[in-house]
Amino acid sequence: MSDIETTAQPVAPVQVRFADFGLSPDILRALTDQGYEHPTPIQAQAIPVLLQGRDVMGAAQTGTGKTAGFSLPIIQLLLAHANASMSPARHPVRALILAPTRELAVQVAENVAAYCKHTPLRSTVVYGGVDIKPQAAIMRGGVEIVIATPGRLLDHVEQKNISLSQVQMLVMDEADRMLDMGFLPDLQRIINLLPKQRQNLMFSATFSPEIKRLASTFLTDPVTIEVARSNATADKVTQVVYKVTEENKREAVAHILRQRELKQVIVFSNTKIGASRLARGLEQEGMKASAIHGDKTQQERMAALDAFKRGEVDVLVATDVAARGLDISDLPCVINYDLPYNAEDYVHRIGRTGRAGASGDAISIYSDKDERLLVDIEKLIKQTIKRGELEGFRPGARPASEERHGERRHPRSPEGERPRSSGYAGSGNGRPGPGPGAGTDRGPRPSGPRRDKVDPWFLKPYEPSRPGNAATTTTTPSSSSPSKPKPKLAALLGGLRKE
DNA sequence: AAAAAAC
Repeated sequence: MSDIETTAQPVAPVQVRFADFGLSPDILRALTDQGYEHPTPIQAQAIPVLLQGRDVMGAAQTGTGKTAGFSLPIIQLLLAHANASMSPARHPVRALILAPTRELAVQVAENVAAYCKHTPLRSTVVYGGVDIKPQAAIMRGGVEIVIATPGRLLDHVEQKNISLSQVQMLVMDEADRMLDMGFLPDLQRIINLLPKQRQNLMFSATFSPEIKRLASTFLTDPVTIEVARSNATADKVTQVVYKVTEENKREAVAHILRQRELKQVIVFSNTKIGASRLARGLEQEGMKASAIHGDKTQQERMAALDAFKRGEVDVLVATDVAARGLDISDLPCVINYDLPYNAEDYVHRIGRTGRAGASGDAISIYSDKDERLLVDIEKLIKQTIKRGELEGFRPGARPASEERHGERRHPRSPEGERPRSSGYAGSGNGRPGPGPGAGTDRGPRPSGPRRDKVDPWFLKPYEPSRPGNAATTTTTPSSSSPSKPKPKLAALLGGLRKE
C-alpha cells in the first residue's frame, strides 16, 4: 500500500459540463431538473477519478458541492454495474454512505434521492432517535444506497434488517467529525462487515494526522482531492471578533442582530443550555429565534431546521450539532455566541456562510476568559481576525454607574423584559450589511471621549503569538494554567489500537 | 470544559 498520492490534477480551465463525464442520461436529467449544468471544482476533480474506481480522500469544505461529487459517480457506477441477471426483486445494498449527524445524513439522502429520481435505484436513510420499524421495513424491501449514522446502522445489522455483504462503495462523510465524536469503533465494526473488495471514499474538512492515519487504514492507494487549502477559511468570509464582558454577551448578540436587521443567521453556542437560553432571550426581545441541539427530540430538531429554511425563523441558535455539513444555503452571516473550544470547530461553524461563491460574515463575541481560544483559532486559520468595536459593549469599562448616559443602551436586561422598541434602526435597508467591518465603520467614529477610561486594546496592534514557531508547538502551556494538554492524537491512536 | 450518536 503506497502513501497517499496527491494528484496535481488542475481544475479544468474550460467550463466543464456534467454532460462531459459520460453520466447516464437519467442522471443528467435529474441534474437538469435542478438547474445544474456545470460541476463545481471538487465535482470536476472527483467525478472522473471516482468513475475510474479509485479510492478518494477528499479534503473539502462544505458548500463545495461535495455531496454531488460523490453521489453522482456512485449512481453512475451502480447503474453501469447493474447485474442484469439479478432478480429485479433483489436490491442488495451496494453503496453505503456514513455521516456523523442525523441532519447531515438526511440532507445527503435528499440529494441522493434527487439524483436517483429517474433511475431504478432505491435509496434510504437510517438514523437514530426515531422509530426503527419503518426504516426496517424499507430496508427489507430492498435498497441499493443506504445513508446512515453509524449507531443506527449497526442496530439494523444486528436486527438483520440489512446485509452489508454486497457493499461495493463506502463513503465516510465528514470523517474528521466522526472521529471527534468517537465513531471510530463503530466505523471499524461496520467496515469489518463489508466485502474486502470495494471502493472507498473519505471526506474531511480538515486534514489532521488522525485523519491521515484513518485514511491509510481504510483507503487503498487513494487519490487525494483538495479544493480549498485545508484548515483555511473561505476567503469570501469576512471575519470579525468583538470583545465584550461575559455578562453582556447575550445583549451583544441581540444588539448585533437588531442593529443589522439580520435574517437567516445561525448563532452558535457551546452548550445546549446556553443555546436554549439565548433563543428564549432573543424571542423575548421580539425576534423569531429557535434553538437546535442534541437534547431536542429529533422532531424538534427537524422542525427548527425546517422553520429556519422556510424563513419562519430568522435566528437559529445552535450547538455544534449544526456546525458541520448542514446545507443551509446562502447564509449571510454566522455569529459565535461562544468561541468554540476546538479551533477546528470555528472553521466548520463559519463554513456555514460565504458558501458557493457568495460572501458572508462571521461575527464572534468573546470575553476575557476566551482570549486563549481566540489565539488557538488564529493559529489554526493562520490569520489574525479583525478586532471590531461593538458600541456600548466594550469590556474593561468602568462599572455602569460611572458610564456616560446613553453609552450602553440596555446592558444586562432581566430575563422577562418586554420586546424592545426599535432602538436600533441599523442601516435601514432590510438586507444584511456588506460586512462586519462595515458595521463598525458605518456610524460616526467614536473619536476621543470613549477611549480614555479603558484599556484601548482595540487600538494596539495585535500580535499573533509568535507567528514563526508557535504553530509547531501546538498549545504551549502558559505558566498561568496547570495545563494538562491531553494530546488528542494519542487519544485517537489509542482508539485505533483498541480495535 | 462540550457536543454528538443506538436502545
